[in-house]
Amino acid sequence: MSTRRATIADVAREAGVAPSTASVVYSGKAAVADATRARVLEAAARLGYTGPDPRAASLRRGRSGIVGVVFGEHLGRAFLDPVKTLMMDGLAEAVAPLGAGLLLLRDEPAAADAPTLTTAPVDAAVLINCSARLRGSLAAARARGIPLVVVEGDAGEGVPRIDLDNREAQRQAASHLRGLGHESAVTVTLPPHAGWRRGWMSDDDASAAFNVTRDRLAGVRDVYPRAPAFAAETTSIDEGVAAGRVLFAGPAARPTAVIAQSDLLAAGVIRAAEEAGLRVPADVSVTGFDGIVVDGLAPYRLTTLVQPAAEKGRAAGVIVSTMLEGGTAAGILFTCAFREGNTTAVAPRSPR
Amino acid sequence: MSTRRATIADVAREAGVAPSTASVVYSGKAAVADATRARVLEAAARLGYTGPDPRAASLRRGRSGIVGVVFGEHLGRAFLDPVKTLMMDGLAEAVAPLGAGLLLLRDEPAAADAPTLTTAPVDAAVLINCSARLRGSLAAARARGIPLVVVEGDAGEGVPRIDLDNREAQRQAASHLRGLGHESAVTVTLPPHAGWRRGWMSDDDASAAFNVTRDRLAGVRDVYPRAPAFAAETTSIDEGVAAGRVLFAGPAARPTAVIAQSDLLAAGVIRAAEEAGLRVPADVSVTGFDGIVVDGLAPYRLTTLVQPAAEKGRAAGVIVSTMLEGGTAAGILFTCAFREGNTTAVAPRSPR
DNA sequence: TTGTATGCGTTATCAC
DNA sequence: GTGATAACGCATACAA
Repeated sequence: MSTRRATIADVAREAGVAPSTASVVYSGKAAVADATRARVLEAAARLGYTGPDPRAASLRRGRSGIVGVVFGEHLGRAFLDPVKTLMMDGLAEAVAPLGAGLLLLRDEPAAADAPTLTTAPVDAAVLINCSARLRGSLAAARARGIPLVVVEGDAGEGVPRIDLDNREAQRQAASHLRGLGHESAVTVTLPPHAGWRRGWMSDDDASAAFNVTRDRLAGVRDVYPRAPAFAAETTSIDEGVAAGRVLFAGPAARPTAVIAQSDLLAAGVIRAAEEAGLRVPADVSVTGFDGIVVDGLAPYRLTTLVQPAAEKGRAAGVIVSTMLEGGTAAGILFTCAFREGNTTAVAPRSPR
Repeated sequence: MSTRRATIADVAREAGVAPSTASVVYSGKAAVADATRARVLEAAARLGYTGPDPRAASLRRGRSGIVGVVFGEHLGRAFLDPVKTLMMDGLAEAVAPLGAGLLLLRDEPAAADAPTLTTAPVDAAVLINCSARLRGSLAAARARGIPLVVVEGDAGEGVPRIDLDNREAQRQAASHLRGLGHESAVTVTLPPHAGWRRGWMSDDDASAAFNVTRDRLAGVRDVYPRAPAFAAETTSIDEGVAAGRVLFAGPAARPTAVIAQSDLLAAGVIRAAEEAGLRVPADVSVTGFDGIVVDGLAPYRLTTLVQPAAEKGRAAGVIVSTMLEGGTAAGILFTCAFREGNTTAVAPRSPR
């Protein structure tokens, strides 16, 4: 082994061709005679050259082939949410033809020297659920001309958004319950803001909440203006159980209808209801949100709003691709589909 | 806006300092007079310069600050497994001080031009559950001097491995059951290989299996040499339910002890048992593997083997860090801890 | 503490 | 089809 790693220039010299020719052998950007190609490849093998250095290539090309994904929460937590996972799937798929991989970034770097939107070699970035915290690096990224897309959040003017008709969709679920004769309902929501501790939400909390939480709550209140809102700490079955236990604690005021802001929460509420000796949907109706497959919930099929999670990711990928090619792209508003399952039914005759 | 983005050279000129000085202002690698710093920063602001270009910096430094994570399976699926999620957590934490982000890579590029170990600007890579498929790019990565670590898999000589004492650990669970008087047991395993369809495993399947599947099965058979093995398609509660339904189908030969290779599968088996009218642990004992919190399984606490999932990720991160600093690192063998819950009990008197 | 001079390894451009 | 050349934008060794 030589003292220094072989470069494409070494290979070209060894093969007796110009560097540009050797480069083309690897990039395929132009036609090369078979004999020439063979000579180059042989020389490379002799020198132990394994292809162009991605770092140098990306400097020269002005592209790294990397799309940053910025999460507004702990990575481990984000991946526990099937909706996010599905989105990542769609996103990965959409940016693949672009030759891009996904770089995981947080909006609040743990370590001082952790990579950020501005220090990582990303061609574009997708912001998920991100908070106001990163407005600074956002501005820098935009000044630098890095295409940005935000999924369910607000990154300010000029950043395309992928959104959901949360309010309207949630209103459908509420209307469905109303149509079944439920005169009141309780809603179990996603956290209103970072660091929230499980509990009942005040009106102040409600107005300051994350977009998603706030909009879905508004949808409920369009139908049930006085619906109490219990906010969970995160989206999980266990959180749903915890919330459900509170709702079903006093036999006095047990709700007959519970509107959960996620399928996981709904699944937990159902379990808590069973625990309290209530039958679903005979005694209490429960709706979810997301339309994911809840592992282990069978034989229940949730009445829920099916959101196009993978589509959202795919759309984000398509938008950054378009922008990278110099096009401009508007945001997209996705629509949820109401799906009736077997967790909602006509309200019991005598309100409990 | 000028026709061309400002570079650090432009900033230096505008500020009336040398490029190296401007560079130092951003890197902090040397002391700079406050007045000088201020001049540089002002000039930068005037020119709309937002900091060094990461691509150029990484070429010059020879480091990109990116660690590749290569999965042997569909990304969406990988993240559905809490163990993987925890590992990613630990890994992210361990590479953060290194100033590195995680780049998600697949071992079987979907698109022809999807990024790979060899085309992505990674400083190092962690391979998770990867298959033989990528031996080619592995060789290239090693030739190029990219530090590699493999978690629960085999990447050939010279690649440090993070492993688990799967066989010994699983043997403990089996011994525990044997000690409780269970004379036979059935095991529900992880898939023996990619693309496996749910079903009973033959001895041929068993020997050709993934390391993890094979070793845990061996642990069971150390205690119950004739234990039948039913292999799931993936690790999830629903798969566990499906497997459990098969096990508990014929009232004739119902097992009194089921050894599942993951907590999720165990949770499903328990649910299937309840469905079949069996009580856990009175009628049937069930053990899991992983020691994760199974969302929604309460009030059961699984008897299981607790594996240090986050530790494994952290160790992988530490090893690549060490190797990046020129050190050499050996692999690590982690140990699982047996934890008794309330899903195992003395075998019922009359075998069913 | 600041400045000077190089080169990191490629690839785009254009002429041949 | 192939070759010569010039950037890409920066960080570092070393001198001042």
